[in-house]
Amino acid sequence: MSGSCFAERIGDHLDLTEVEQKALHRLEERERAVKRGGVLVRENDPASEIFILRKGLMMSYVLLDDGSRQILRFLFPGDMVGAGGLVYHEGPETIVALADSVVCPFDKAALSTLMETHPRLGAMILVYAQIERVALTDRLAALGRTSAKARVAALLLEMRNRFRVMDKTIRGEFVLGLTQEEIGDATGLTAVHVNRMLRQLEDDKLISREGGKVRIADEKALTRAANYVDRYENLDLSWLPGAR
Amino acid sequence: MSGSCFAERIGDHLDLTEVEQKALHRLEERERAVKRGGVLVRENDPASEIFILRKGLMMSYVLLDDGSRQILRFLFPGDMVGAGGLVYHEGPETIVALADSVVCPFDKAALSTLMETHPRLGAMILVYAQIERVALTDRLAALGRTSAKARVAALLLEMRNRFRVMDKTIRGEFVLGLTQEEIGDATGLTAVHVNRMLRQLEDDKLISREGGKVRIADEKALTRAANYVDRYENLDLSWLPGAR
DNA sequence: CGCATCCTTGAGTTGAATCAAGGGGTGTGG
DNA sequence: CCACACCCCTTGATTCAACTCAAGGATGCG
Repeated sequence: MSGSCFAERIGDHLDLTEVEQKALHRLEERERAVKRGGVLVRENDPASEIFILRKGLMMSYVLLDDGSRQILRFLFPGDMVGAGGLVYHEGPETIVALADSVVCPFDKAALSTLMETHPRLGAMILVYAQIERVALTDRLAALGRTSAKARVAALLLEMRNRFRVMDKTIRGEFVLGLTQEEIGDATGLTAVHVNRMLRQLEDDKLISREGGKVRIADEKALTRAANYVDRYENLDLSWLPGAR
Repeated sequence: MSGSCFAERIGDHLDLTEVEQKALHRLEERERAVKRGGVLVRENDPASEIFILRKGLMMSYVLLDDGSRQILRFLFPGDMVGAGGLVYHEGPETIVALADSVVCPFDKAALSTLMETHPRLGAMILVYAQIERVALTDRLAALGRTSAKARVAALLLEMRNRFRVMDKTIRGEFVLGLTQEEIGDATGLTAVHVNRMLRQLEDDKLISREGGKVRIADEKALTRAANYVDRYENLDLSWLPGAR
């Protein structure tokens, strides 16, 4: 087992030196368990820590005045969690566990030190921030300009792809692990309408469902319906500084 | 006149050393003019350069299959432009000038060097990436969960605040400089409906309009209607590494 | 077994889109 | 210097995608 989840993630793209590995390991010295449903950071609470998600599944969301919820992002092992809090005194979003999870907390100063001593790792953190930014713009375009069906289709594809990073054996079929209400809050729809869209996708033979499992039956057609691009692919990292 | 627009922006938060100023100046050695309507980067074209916007106003957007457009962001002097292209071979979004503009292009390697030699500046670039990320999540929540009126109100407030960073004299009244179609493409609405929402805001005495100028008549009420937070305020930068 | 949570489907409503028509300003070429 | 074209704004009428409300059904848990 590797010392660092984040190192493993970065390692997909880069050959890390031993010193770098050790530096990343230091970010994950401490561990904290979060039970399913547990809150890691609450919106508008002081945010002095950042986390690496080591195990489990989490999500971040904001609540609006009228009580409605917008899910911003689902978080997978190796993701940096709560980075929004990096630049503010209070966390801009709530982070909760969707499954029993383990996170590694570290404080802002540790990140600062890392960037000072390992510019290449600092650059990689910037890279991930950009990937997430672009993924967010994709979702923005989806909410602003695409149909309910397309948004649900895109969510299914994204979740499948992100699960697959951890478990290479996943192909068409996977456990989504979200309620239809959660899908709705992520896609800007109501739970009822999500249900209808799933049914439509099923009737159109793009997916099939049974017992909590979703199977992507016609990936080409689904991708076309979804307008989906995997932003974790085809990176250009040729410009990164050398290792230190 | 300062040597660097970006340095000026950062200087609002930080006392830059002379070496740092010089390093930032180097990013803006070259200049390129872009006429109103001119395209700086086209989606899916090779993206080897990044830019600092020095003068003018630009926007970034994506086009969907059905020809509809989602405006992702408006860009103001001092903003880093095209950073999405940093991590991909092709630009993920199109960038065009809304007014005659001047940008300073530099390549990815220059950013890499900057991060290596000036970790604090690298950290500031990460800070701005995070600010934009959080601002994007605000807009995501707006598109997913708020009414047309709230979205238009939020856009007006955001544009006013960002113009004000450059021109401190701006208070309630300012030139928006966007067509209603552009407002619609930014907020996920049609131009027709944007028009109706502007009229409503006017009828409700939250704003007034004449001759291309918008006046925010009741800022409190507009902010309440918009659910808007200025993400460029109240930063926590206490954790930044020391200058080099 | 009983309660809670989630899923499903139907019926009716509504916020925003679409379709349509006209008005005002501006730039340009005859 | 006028006339035409173009672009943008405005408003009304109609349509439609997604929401709300409502009622059951399935599943799982204490």
